[in-house]
Amino acid sequence: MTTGRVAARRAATKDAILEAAWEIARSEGLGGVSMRPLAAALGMSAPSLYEYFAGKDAIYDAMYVQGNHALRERMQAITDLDRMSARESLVAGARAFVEFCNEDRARFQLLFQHSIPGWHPSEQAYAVAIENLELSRAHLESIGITHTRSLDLWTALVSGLASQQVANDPGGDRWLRLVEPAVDMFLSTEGGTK
Amino acid sequence: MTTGRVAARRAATKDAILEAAWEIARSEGLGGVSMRPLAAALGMSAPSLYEYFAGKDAIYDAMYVQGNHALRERMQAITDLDRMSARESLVAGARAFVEFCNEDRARFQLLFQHSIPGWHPSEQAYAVAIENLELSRAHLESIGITHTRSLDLWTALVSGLASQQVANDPGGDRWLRLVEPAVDMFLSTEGGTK
DNA sequence: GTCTATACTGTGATAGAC
DNA sequence: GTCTATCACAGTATAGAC
Repeated sequence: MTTGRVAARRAATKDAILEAAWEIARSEGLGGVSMRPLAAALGMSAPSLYEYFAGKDAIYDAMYVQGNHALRERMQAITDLDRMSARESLVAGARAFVEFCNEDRARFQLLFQHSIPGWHPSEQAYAVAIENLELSRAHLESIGITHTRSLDLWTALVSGLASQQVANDPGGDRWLRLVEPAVDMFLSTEGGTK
Repeated sequence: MTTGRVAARRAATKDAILEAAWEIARSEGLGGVSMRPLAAALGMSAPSLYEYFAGKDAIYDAMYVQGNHALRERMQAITDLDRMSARESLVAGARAFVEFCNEDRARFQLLFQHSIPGWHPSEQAYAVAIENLELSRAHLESIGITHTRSLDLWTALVSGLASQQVANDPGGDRWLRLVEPAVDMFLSTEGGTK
């Protein structure tokens, strides 16, 4: 990697494009990102965007990676997990996840609902999402929950809370408040110890 | 309502359009429904579609209503609910729902993920969905679960199972098999009786 | 009433001049 | 690298034949 002045400038422009794309996605909807207005927001012409991204799908792909990186940072920020009880760490993790989803509907749709017709994350982009999933698997393992069935039930429960929250009370806390009861319910049958 | 021969023919054509639209949605994806190929599949020209539907959104709207009607019929078909225990009826209801979602990804996306950019169900169409929700609320009420919190937790749990199943193991049973454990988990803290 | 023909606008993407 | 011009396709509107 040379990372000279040219490459740095190029990376800065790519970041600016993605930032503008997020802004449009939040105000117009995820599917409302179109190349010409996106370019106009940056004072450039639409074809110039293709100098930085191979196409619209590549832009979604980069946004997908950014979103997953943001999620990882958020989840890692609450990792005083070692000093917490199993229940406390599950509550903290689930709450952080639901809050993350609830902050930005467009981001939630891109990351978890694959809401763009015909678009799928590339293999490398998807790998970042898998890493995140692996982190939460490791978290559950650390508190003694290792069975695939238990992990699947946990992901269903947490993703269900998040999707209901985002879809039916965006920005509110109607399902966010259910994180604690949900964790207690989950632990009551998983027999969580520690 | 006259419902003469003309009106009947008209209704039959509308049904044919919707059927063709479902077929395209299942093979090309929900967002892959476009007017010209849709018309071609029926041996007509694209503008002719506008004789039957105000536009593409109106077609999605009618599909949304059809999907919700299908869901209602499915859920009502298993309503020997009175003769079941609370646990049995919850298992039957949740299993029927997850199976329904798992049968047709395009239908699931249309009904529950609002996956079409810029499209929202009309008020009348949404009312049909609300009726379905009301049916399951009544079901839970009949077995003594009345609190909003409990209902919200139930919808999160069941919709989470369905979305994980559809997204990560479409057509399979990885999360479908978790319906029974999920119901037991739910009842263990709701203290379901009867 | 229902169709075909045509055209307008917006989309993602490309070619080639500078 | 960035532009203008352009293409193929989308949804949609209108005109008018039958």
